[in-house]
Amino acid sequence: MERTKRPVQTSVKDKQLIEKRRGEMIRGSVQLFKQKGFHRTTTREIAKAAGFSIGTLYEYIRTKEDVLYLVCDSIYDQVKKRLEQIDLEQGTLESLKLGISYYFHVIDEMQDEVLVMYQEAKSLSKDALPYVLQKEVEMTGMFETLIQRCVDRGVIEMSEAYVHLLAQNIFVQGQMWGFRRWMLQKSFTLEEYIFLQTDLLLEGIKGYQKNSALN
Amino acid sequence: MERTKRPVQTSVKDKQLIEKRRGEMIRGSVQLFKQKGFHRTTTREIAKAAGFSIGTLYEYIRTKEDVLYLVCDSIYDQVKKRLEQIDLEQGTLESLKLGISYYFHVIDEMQDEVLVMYQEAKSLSKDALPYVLQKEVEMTGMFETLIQRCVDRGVIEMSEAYVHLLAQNIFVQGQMWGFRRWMLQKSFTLEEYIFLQTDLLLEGIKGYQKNSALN
Amino acid sequence: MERTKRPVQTSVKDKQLIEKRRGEMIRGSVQLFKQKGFHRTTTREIAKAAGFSIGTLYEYIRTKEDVLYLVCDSIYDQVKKRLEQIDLEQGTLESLKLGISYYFHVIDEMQDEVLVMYQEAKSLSKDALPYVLQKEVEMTGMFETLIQRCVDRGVIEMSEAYVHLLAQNIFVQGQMWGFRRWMLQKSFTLEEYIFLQTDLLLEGIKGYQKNSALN
Amino acid sequence: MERTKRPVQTSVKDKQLIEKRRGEMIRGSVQLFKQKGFHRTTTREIAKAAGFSIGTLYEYIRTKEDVLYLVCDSIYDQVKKRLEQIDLEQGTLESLKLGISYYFHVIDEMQDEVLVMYQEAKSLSKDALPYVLQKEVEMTGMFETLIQRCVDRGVIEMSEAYVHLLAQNIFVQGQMWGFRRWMLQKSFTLEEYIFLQTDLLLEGIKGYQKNSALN
DNA sequence: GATGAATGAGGCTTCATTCAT
DNA sequence: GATGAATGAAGCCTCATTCAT
Repeated sequence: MERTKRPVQTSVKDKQLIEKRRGEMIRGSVQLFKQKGFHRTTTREIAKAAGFSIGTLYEYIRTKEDVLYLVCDSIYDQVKKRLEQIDLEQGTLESLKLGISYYFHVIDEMQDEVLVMYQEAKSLSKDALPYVLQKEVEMTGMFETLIQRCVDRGVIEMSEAYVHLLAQNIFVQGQMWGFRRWMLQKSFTLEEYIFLQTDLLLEGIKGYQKNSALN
Repeated sequence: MERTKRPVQTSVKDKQLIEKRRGEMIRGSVQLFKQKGFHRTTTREIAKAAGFSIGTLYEYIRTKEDVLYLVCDSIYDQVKKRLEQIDLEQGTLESLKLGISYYFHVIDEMQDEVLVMYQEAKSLSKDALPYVLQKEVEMTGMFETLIQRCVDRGVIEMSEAYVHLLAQNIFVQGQMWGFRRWMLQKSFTLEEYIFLQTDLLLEGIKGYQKNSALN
Repeated sequence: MERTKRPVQTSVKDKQLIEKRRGEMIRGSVQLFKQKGFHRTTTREIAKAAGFSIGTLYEYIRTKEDVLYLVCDSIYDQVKKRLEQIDLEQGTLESLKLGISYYFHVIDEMQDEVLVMYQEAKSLSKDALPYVLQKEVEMTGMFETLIQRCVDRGVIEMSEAYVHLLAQNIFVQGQMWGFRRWMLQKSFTLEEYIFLQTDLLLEGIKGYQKNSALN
Repeated sequence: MERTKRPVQTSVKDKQLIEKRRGEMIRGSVQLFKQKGFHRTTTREIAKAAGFSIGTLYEYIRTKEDVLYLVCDSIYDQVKKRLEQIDLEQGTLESLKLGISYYFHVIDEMQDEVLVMYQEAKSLSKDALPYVLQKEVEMTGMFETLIQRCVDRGVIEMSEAYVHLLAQNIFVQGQMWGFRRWMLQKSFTLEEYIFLQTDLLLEGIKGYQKNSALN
């Protein structure tokens, strides 16, 4: 599952060094991409922000696009790693609520990164895109599991299609907080947003459940 | 309200000609932006796709970014114009459902355009961005009105904050259909998607309403 | 026969202008290549020597290698055009001598160009090389005809293989005068060189002829 | 005579090691230069082909051009060493024929090396070029001796100028076999080529000799 | 002596924009 | 109004060379 890494060519051999340098590179790039977007950022700026020369930059990547891939991949990884803290298996409404709340907090904390990822990922080549989309599938899969366990334990009753769609809705509503901040964050605090969205989500679930109980 | 047009400088005087040429330009550009994105599309390609020379292109715009603005603006206008078909004022659940359904259909038909708009609008300069964001505000405003009328007529009971959030949710779920098509359109037909989302939305509303009725 | 031109992409449409600009380009490039070789010459230098900007240069070619191809092709053409002055059909020893002498004079006059051609042609891509080699085939073909006519008219008697080889020898001895000038031109004047080489060549022919007459 | 070596700076002291490493370097480089030419070959590739690191490469040379010099020098040496097998002093037509034949065989066996040498030597700096040209002088000198001895012994009669030119012709006809292989080796086997060229050469000589005998 | 990571000058090419016709 | 040739700043990337380990 975690095997999905697209290799990025290096001429440096020391694995640890690669990890370190790429970390520096990614950190710098996120800041730049946030400010000016991928296309308006030059490789020279990336190198400078990373703290090394243009030559060194190219020891660790092959093309500028590799940087974008590395950045997106890294952000996905960070988000995913944090989401792995969620206890997906408990199968209670409480754990579902907690999971959603935790996810929204993560998005809030990583707002800049998430924004970059969603605005720039589409610039990835046909070659690299599948790798990051795969990560999205995995993440929405987590929400599906989270909900499905509630179904499994009889806490809620819901068809697979609804579970799938709900997971997507949760996922997108998280992102929404990040990329529509200019609109949402004027109206709501994070906690308000979480409270309201969770409420709507769960009422939707409960309503659905009641209806189907009638049949 | 409709006054929100940012003027784009021209050296041509004939208003009708301007309209015609810009139409050709926008049509061609949408295709190109869809395929390669704004940054990877050259002004030469735009001119060619529009059917005139690079020199002529620059008679109708001042910078490449003007094209992007014109494209985004035009798409927003088309979407908005179509949404204006919706009867916002009726204030029945049925009209709310119809409105949502109609919106989702519009998005589905204009998928490519919507995609372009959302992927490229962020490349607009600080100068032009407000003009298109304003359009978004207006559109979500329409959904707010649509819901609010139901509240006004007593069909549903809901605080302003919820109305605001619901409007945003509807708006984003529409877009979702377009920009997450690679995931959603594998699992659902448009009608299924509309049915399920509407159901969840309205159950959320009803659940909410019931709860607050208890207070 | 003369159809063997590899097209070089242009974004300029005016055929005459292309011809003119490419002429300027080639003239400047020959000077540069002569001095520093193709690889050590920069595109900026080429543009400057041609008398226009780097941008303009790239309106008339697609890659730096195109310049090399154009240069080689042009030189071959010039040499060939001059060789076409030779009366190939007469079939007398005198005309053979005249032809050789004329060829050596052409080489002498175009020494720099010929040098460039022979030193740099090998840098042409697999794509372009055949086009210039074809020209060589055509040129040696001319010498073959020149000799063959003498055979046809009974002036000399010689098998095809010898005719072929002789043509090659003449061709290479011409080039020799250009690319071994550091050695030859210290020992001989052009006229001396022509006289001696022609003498050796014809004696070889006569000797050959006599021998075979004995059989 | 053999003193003509241009020193190439080293930071390594051990003479034997230098010899060994340079051997590895030259062997690898010939392959690379043959395939891609000197300019398109990188120092990294050279180091890799030689079997050591880029750092080590630079312990044995000072600049990339040193490699080219070393390669050319080495090839010339090999060719010359083999030519030294020829008995120059015998002064018979038979020995002349044998010498020519032997030389052509050497060229044939070392085709790749010879090609590299002739195509890349021109990239040597003004500094290094004389050293390799000197080698050429020495080699043509060998052919001069070979012929001159025949003159000395009265086997043939010929002025110095002719001897000089003949030597050059032989030398160039050898090279011709290598660098015009695309044309010659389609028409002739090596033995045919040797036979025909020798024949033409000797008939030229005999013809010349007869003529002058008449005077 | 050997290694290979780091450097940055400099090369090739693109492309938004202008302007003479 | 339309055209398209001209411009050159600026971008991406390579690679010979150095130097700390």
